[in-house]
Amino acid sequence: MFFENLIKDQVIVHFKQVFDLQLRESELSFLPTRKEFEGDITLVVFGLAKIVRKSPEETGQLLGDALLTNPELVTSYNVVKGFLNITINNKLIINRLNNLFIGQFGNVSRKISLSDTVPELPVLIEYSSPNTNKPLHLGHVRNNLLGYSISQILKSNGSKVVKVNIVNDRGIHICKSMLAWQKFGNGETPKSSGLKGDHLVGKYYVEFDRHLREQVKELEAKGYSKEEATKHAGLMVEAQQMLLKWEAGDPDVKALWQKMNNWVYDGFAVTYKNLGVDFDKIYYESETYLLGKSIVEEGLNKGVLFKKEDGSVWIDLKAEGLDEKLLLRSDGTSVYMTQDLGTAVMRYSEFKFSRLIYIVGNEQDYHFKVLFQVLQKLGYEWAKNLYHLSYNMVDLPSGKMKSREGTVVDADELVDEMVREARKLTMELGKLDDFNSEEAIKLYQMLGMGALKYFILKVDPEKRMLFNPDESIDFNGNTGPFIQYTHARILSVMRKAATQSEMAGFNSFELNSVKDLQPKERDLMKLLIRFPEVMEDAAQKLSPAVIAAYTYDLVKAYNQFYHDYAIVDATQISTSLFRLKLSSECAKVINGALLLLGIESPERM
RNA sequence: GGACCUGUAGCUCAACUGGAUAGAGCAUCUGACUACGGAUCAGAAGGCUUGGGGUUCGAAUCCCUUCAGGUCCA
Repeated sequence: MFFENLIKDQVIVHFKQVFDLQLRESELSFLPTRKEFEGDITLVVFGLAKIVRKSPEETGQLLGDALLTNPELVTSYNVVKGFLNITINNKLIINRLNNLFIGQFGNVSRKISLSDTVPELPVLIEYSSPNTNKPLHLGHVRNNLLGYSISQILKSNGSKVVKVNIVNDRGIHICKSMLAWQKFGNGETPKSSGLKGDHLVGKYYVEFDRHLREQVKELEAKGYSKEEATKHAGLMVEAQQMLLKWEAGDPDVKALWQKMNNWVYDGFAVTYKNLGVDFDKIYYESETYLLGKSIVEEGLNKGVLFKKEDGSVWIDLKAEGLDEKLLLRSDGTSVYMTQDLGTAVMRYSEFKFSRLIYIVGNEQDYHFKVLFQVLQKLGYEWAKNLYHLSYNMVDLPSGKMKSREGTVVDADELVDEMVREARKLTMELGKLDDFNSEEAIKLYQMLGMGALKYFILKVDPEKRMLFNPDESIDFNGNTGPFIQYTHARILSVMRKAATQSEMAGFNSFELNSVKDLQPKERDLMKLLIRFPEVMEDAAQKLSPAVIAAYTYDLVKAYNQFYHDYAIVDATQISTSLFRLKLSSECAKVINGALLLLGIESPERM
């Protein structure tokens, strides 16, 4: 909180003078002052009152009076119940803002791209993690946006970030789409069908299921139970055989697998580009799935793991409040947990990361709890640096945009819909003359994506959320486009001002010359000052939502300020330099904040 | 059956991790435009924070319990 440290020291000093008692920092609790009250920062004095055995009001008064002996820091105070509201000297706020002007703000965007100069150990962020048998869906969208935004936030706070993706490119589900394509595909390719590669493969995954259901139905008619029928259906048997061939390295199967996976990767590349996300390193499960067995072996030797009669390997986590967990099947094949153990160990030896953050849905909460426990028990002390960032599902208002299957919302369709919607709305508002120019198309892209990203990121990841495309793309309210609009308007004001001759001296202008601050100016400045702390806060909590909330507050404060003060014409400009300066810094901060969310800000719209 | 997550205005979300009268937006209603980007601004209305108990100066937040939704484990 702004000036918390300065105030803290003073409170401790004065507390000793007044009450002759030594206070520890941890005994002080500060809040930003609520806007209904006068002041900048509030000290909660209930606890202190208890220590000195006086009423909260009296304690507050005594401390407040003592602080007033330091007028360079504190100009006034008031006490309400047990709350001591302190008003900071304007000069300090102005100084702080001036420092930020020349320091941090101008570099917000540049700082983000300069992470490679940081010497520390890297933070690994694993996100996206798709399967190669179907296209990305709405769930992946939340995952990707969270992963990318958190990477940006950590980078801007000076961490070296390595974005990694692990692609699930092997297993029975992959064989299913391969088999279906072989049987029913007639050699169809992305080129011949005009389908995006991942969608083409996804189509055959669905196709497999359809044919399988038919076969199962036939077998059920012959008296098989559903389970048995599924097990013995011809297609299922063939898929199993294909998997065995794949694992044995059969050249034909491998070639087909290569070909179809490449189609999918081409498709994913397009989706990732649209979402604006990228990776520093991509892992493939086909290359990592055998890792981990030796780690299990090691665990057995150490006596951390145990073997059941059938030969399967388990860990007992009952003492930790969990259950027994399977780590290796009786036939010696690995399960997900086995390979995740292997991948984690491999990554540590590769990167010596200071943290590894997994961005994975909350249906795997249990899985990660176990994974971390197992690594801990195996004696890897870096296991404490692993973190599972869990997020909940995204729902849609019923009906809309659902595919034929009724449940899956395709990421590409969603992106298209958002961009179309942005175009439609912009046209209705009639702001652009040329709706099809390259610039306009780029703008629709930015607005549609801005709407989508902001709407998803502003919600606490833990919470199940409802994504409403119409609401998200509103140009008013707490939405991406509204923030983008405000930013563009500031730039427009600046451009206009730049054409005026009085602009000379703007760049060297300092706020010190301004004596009195209007309330709205002060509000805005306080918000601007907070930005670095908000970034830190967001990095600590790994929460883009913190950035979103702050940005919206800032935009609102700016709009109120703008409405009253932002008069920029030739006659008034000499008195408006201060306001222009504030506007300009606002634009920088908003732009910086949007970058942290992975959102682009159009220069005009 | 056991474990975990969620429940806040009609709707979508906040609430700085225990602080003041629980805040925004959308929707609804009332007001404000001849120059500035009105894609705006000002205001009203809307709440027993699922229900019940506890902890204390103080609870949406912590503990117990009830109900509802969701997920995981075999």
